Amino acid sequence: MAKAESNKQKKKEALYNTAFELFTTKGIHKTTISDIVQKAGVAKGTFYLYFADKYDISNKLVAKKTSSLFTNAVTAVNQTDIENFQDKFIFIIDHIIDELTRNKALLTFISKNLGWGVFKSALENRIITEDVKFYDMYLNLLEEDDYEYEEPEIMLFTIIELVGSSAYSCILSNEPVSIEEYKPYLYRTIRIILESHKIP
Amino acid sequence: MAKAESNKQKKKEALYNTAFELFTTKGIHKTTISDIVQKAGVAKGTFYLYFADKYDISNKLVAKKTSSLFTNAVTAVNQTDIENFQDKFIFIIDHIIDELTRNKALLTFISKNLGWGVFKSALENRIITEDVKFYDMYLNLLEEDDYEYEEPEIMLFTIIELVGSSAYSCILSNEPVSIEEYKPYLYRTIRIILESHKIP
Amino acid sequence: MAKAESNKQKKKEALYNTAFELFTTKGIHKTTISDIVQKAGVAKGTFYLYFADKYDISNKLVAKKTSSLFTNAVTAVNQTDIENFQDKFIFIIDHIIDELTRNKALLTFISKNLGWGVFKSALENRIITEDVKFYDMYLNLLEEDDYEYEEPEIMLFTIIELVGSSAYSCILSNEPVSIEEYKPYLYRTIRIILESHKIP
Amino acid sequence: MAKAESNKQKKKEALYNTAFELFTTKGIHKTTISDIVQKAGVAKGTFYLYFADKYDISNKLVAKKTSSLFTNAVTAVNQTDIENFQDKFIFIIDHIIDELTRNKALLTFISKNLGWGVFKSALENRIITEDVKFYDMYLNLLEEDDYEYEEPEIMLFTIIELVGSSAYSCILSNEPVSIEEYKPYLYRTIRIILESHKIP
DNA sequence: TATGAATGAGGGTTCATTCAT
DNA sequence: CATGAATGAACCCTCATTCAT
Repeated sequence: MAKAESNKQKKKEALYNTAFELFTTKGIHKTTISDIVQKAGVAKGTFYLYFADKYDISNKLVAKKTSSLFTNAVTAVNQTDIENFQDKFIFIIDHIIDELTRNKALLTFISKNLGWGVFKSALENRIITEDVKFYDMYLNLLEEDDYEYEEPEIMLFTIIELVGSSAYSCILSNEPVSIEEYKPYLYRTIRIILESHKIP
Repeated sequence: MAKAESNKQKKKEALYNTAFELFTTKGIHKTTISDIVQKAGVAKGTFYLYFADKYDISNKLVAKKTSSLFTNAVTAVNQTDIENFQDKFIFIIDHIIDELTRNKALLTFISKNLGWGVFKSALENRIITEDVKFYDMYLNLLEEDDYEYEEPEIMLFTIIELVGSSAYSCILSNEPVSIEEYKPYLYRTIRIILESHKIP
Repeated sequence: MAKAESNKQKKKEALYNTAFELFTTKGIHKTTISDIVQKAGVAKGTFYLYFADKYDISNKLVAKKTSSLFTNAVTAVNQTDIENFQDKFIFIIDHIIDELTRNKALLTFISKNLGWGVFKSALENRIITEDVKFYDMYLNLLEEDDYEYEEPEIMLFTIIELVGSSAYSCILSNEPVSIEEYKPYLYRTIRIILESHKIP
Repeated sequence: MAKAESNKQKKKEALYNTAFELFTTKGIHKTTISDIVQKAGVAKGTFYLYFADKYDISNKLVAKKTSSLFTNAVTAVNQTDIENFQDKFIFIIDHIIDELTRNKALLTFISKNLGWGVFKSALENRIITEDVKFYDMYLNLLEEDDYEYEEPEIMLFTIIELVGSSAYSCILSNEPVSIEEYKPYLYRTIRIILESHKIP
């Protein structure tokens, strides 16, 4: 029956939300399953109906959150009339950085997971039910551009690692400068990296 | 008495070594204090004579290991007759990457701690008893160069974050390519970042 | 409606069969009700429609299995033309031992329950719907014999305990010898016990 | 230091005694580790200092108790001036039965473990620090006798299984008769079993 | 009848920390 | 200084049982 099914989803969602909140405030290791279920208002056993353990729900959360981060950015860029490849690319990066700046808990949580590993799996698997394949989209954008680029994967890797790592520091600790102050340098660096991969 | 003192140091050193070995093999959270003291051959109580808890010894280990990583690189570059700033800079990066490639456990351990936070404290405090101040040295090198650079701190930050993050992925998982394959691209990118900060 | 009734019986039978299989493979204490219902393909609640708990179904299974063990043996002896009391008695014992040898899981399950307690209740109640009363049959056989025996109950008790206990060890662990090797000694011992109870 | 050592043994002994008491009153499965440590007056962790789990302490208890059961019987027979093999044998059986009759909890606990498995290991290993090897002693007694016996191991096995199994029923449930009533029949049966193994 | 999601008490186990020796 | 037995709070996880559908 639909009622039971929706109730089921409601509990699962409550567990997701509570776990995310606790993981981002207390940290994963200091968060206990008892904490989660108590705050979510369900019984302990219910947790184990849906998740194997604390790390299971954590991994699923990272996947969910990262997926929507990228999906939102792509959706946004498609609603603009930006034509140029480099501009689109910078727009997506900027969109993600802004979302992480507004949502520091999210940044802390997926933190350095926003590295190549997660990105790679995001571009190969359709996370959850999202249907955007980022890497495909990235390659399409490249092809549409007037220029050719050598080693597109290495180029993307270099930029993703640079952005992920530096944004973490600037957003969370304003070190060495705030993210707003850093952005001009970051985007300039990204552009010259892109340029350096152009095949003349 | 010197003998007692050395015996004391021996136990402390045994704890450091064992903790490092266990942290890098089992991970910090799965390593217990019982594990450490048992493998180190000292009593449980002895651990608490030297360290407050597991995280205390872990932090001290990160500082120790990171410090010698940089010290070794600087010592090595000073034994060469490289004159040029950019070449010295690349040499230091290369030296650190090679050491981390040989010692993957060390890389895993200090892993993403090799970000700006640790680096910053390394350039402001003399870690342990090491007397090289990296940032001072970096500024000196810059001044000796024929060119002037805008925002030296942001420039350094950008490069350190890029190197730390990408080396982690290439060395530990060969993704997207091995570190040896990646080096040419990495060093080319570093050079253009340096160039882009040059004041004409 | 007959169909509903048979469906009901089918579920109950599925629970019996699955429980027996799990009890004999994993042991009673490591078998959970979840295990049983899952493997039987019925819902958790359904279990409680037919049985009070795990021990209820276990007891009913022991009774069922023991009952058919004896019933089969008696049916078999009646199909032979053995006339003599002692020979009939040995035949029944032998038949039971052979069935337990072929079906070690059954032996493990009813194991030492095949002692006087279960036997006694088997001879006083008609287990389930079986209509053979073993003790009555035993007494009838005795009366038909040419000799009289003192204390028939103690005699039967002694033999049942000896057989149950020694067969368990020989069949399941071949200790101190296999059941086939032990049989000659066992049957010789049974015969002299019978002889020793004869009233001259 | 001796003080700490004796304190250690005191806690271990308290755990043994409490566990035995609870196992024999509530049964093993209904006894929890919490029950044991609470009644023994030690902390939960202390239990795990000495035993792996509930079944570990249970097995060690069975071994301890069974060992002293046999040791006591042998000690007692050696203090008599009984010469004859069969009489010594019956005396030992009788001594054990009497001890189990006085200590029904012990009988329940080691219950059907008093079968060949335990007995066999008792005759091959010196349980704990007891130095009587029952099987050796049994063989010695046999040799001292005026007669020779075929298959001494099977003979012993037959008797041990018969005694263990029937005594359990008679002592604990007086079924089919009390142990005192049963003894004459039991000992008569034992004697004819012994006789039947004599080589003429 | 039949279901199976939800429950939550309570089990086993771990381990950082203490302190008498 | 060094020890390591003892502690016990706190954790994870199980699973028999219920009850709304």
